[in-house]
Amino acid sequence: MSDGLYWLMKTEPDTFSFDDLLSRPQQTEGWEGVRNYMARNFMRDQFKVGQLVFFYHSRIEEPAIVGVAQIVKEAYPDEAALDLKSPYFDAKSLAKGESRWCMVDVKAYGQFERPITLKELKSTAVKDLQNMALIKPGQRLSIQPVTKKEWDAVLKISLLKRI
DNA sequence: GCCAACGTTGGC
DNA sequence: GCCAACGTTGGC
Repeated sequence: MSDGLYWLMKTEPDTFSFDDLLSRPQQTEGWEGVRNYMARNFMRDQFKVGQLVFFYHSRIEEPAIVGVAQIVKEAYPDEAALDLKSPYFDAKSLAKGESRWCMVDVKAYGQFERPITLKELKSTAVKDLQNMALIKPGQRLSIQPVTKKEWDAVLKISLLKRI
């Protein structure tokens, strides 16, 4: 399906927003808390340094792609799973003595001149975006592959300003 | 805040 | 290893 070059990652901006990423040292942050096997497997098996990722805000009034991040560190164990105080604590990982989840580091790469809303992506769906996972009902996967065609189509909607 | 979709859990 | 119950996601 995917050419494995581009991705989309969802986040709730209340938890971690693109602005949060911009405020981090080196504008880089570890993407912890992924607790879904399919999403984990994408990260573990297919994420490579240098790949670009759409940064998508969900669970807000206007869900939207707001920017682009770049993978700067490939998958490593997400130790938050072993931390009782973490919201991402996972009893099964603790029982096993090692985290069954992994994370990657991402760095801010670019911000769109304006957010590209889900509504807009759906309305442009007549063309290259009609098969994009994001716009399909019931699609909840927090990490999704994006094809080059889809990537290029999204980049035409709003100007990506390099950071 | 509702609720449909769908992933995970656990009894059998 | 089936599948009902349960929990979470995320658009609306």
